Amino acid sequence: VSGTFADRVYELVSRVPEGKVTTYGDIAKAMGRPRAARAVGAALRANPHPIVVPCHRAVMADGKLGGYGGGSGTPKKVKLLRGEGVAVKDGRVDLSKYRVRKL
DNA sequence: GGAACGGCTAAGG
DNA sequence: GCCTTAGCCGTTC
Repeated sequence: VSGTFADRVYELVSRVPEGKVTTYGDIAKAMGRPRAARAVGAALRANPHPIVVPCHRAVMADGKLGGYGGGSGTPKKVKLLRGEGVAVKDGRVDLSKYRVRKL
């Protein structure tokens, strides 16, 4: 309701249930832009609300956390996910177990 | 208005 | 399992 694509991303990501994660491609797909996974990343990268928008719940299509604040923040992402109940393994999570099936 | 960048994805080696 | 190449999209300078 905002207007920009990024805003929509924040909305969906903030809607992700706790203890679960989603992929960039899924978010993009959920908004009608399955090819805009990158755009989603670009949006989250500019994430003006790092707390309202649990960008740490956004992982790669393979379950890899991807990045987070540049790289040094990635470990923090793992910590956050673990704190929510998501078992992160080597910077990766079991999408088949934590990936949100539907937003 | 145009160019460059980025937290991607899929496929191949 | 990891790295490379090619394609797509939106934001930002």
